Amino acid sequence: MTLDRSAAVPQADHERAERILAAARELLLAWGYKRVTVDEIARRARIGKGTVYLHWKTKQLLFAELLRRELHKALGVFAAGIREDPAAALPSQVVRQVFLQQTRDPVTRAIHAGDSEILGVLAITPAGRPVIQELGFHILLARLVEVWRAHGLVAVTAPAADQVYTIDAVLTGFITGGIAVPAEDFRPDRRADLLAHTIKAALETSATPDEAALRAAAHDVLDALDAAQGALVT
Amino acid sequence: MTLDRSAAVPQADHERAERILAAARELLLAWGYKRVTVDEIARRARIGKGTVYLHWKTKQLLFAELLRRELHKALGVFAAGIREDPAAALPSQVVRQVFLQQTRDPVTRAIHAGDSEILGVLAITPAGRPVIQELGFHILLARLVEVWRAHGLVAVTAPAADQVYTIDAVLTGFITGGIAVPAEDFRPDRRADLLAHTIKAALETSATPDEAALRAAAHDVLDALDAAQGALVT
DNA sequence: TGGATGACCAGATTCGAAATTTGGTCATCC
DNA sequence: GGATGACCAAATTTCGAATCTGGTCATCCA
Repeated sequence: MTLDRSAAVPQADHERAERILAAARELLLAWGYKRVTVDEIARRARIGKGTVYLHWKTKQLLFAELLRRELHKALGVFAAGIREDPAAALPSQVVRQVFLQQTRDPVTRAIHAGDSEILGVLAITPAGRPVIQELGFHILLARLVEVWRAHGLVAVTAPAADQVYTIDAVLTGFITGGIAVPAEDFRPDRRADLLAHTIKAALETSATPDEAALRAAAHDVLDALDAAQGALVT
Repeated sequence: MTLDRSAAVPQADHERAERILAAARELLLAWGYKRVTVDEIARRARIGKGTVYLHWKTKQLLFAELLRRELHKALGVFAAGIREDPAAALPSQVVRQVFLQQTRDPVTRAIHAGDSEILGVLAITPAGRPVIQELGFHILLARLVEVWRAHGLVAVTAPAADQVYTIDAVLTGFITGGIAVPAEDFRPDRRADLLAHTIKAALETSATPDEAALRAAAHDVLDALDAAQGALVT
């Protein structure tokens, strides 16, 4: 059964890579990038250390793929939500979901916050920029604003660049949590509501979009998410 | 002339304290709290090191007063702006001024951002909270929201606590600068405009306040600023 | 015979004790 | 009697030795 074998080997390879990534993810959250050793990853994946290097050239590249996958997965979740309900494609709702996603998942939160306690050297790219930029978040955001404008969901009176910057700053502020006010007093979904309200008030057009327009917009938003996901595969 | 003397000595004391604080401020910005030595402060103020300890019990207390004074001064600037034009008492305008103030002045920015690179151990109080809380910023903010609501400048449909949190988060986001989008592309006053617009849209009532209401509100805002300043004197 | 492995190596990191620095005091001086 | 700087203990820095770890590759099976 040569066919079985030649098919089985990549299959085994793939499953092994998954095990390695899972072990890496666990250890990343428990110890942070710096303290995680390749040896320990291999031990958890129950393989030899050298085997890790059959999959990735370096420790950094292994974790880079891990981060890309996490973001890829998160984008998939957003897309699913929009497919279920086109209203989730509205700016305020998208931002709301991004916020909640980051509240739930420590890895994506670390990515967006550039948390060097967890990400270590990964927090900043060789070019000296936050990882989140490297992963194309700002490109996606710019594209989304474009789509929203095209479909009349956000006002076109202000420059698109301003709106992109505003969304980014406001989102960052809510994720960081304010500084002067203790943020623990507010549950995540209450904070998410305040964030959504702020984005809606600052950017969205006052007119309620009709069903058809919403569907069309959702379609383009899904395209943008797809494109962003595509840019994340190795 | 015993009168002259007894008046002259505290006068000299006061002037000397100012020299010490000025030297400390310079060094703080140049080197950061940790690297600044009391010896160097004394040298710059052209006095003996022991003399510094005639004014403050410890290095920390010296810098604590410096920070209080900087914030005190900043509040004075805000108040002056409002006295000149009551419209400066509107939420969006106050926040705008706070943002610009922090863009201009590295010390108050460090305070608000909790920049431990500059503030060292001062960034976090013994109780483990950001300095900005210790300095009563959140109390002032809460009071301002109260005033604005009382004068119908912000909607009373939402809870005041939510509004306080929103202002804090948005302001923090703009001061931090977004993460995904390179912030250098925007000049400070453009960012200030975007911030003001966001606050206005998210919180202010749509109706333009009449002159009289604005004056009355400005009066109470000035009172709140005064109270905050009062809380900052030793 | 080719994929898996872990002993191995060089460079990075950590450790720790000695050396230096610095916040704070106080005997001395003007 | 207010100002000072030598002085001290505690904190910090230094730097070489010891340890650790990313990455390699000769060896070993299946």
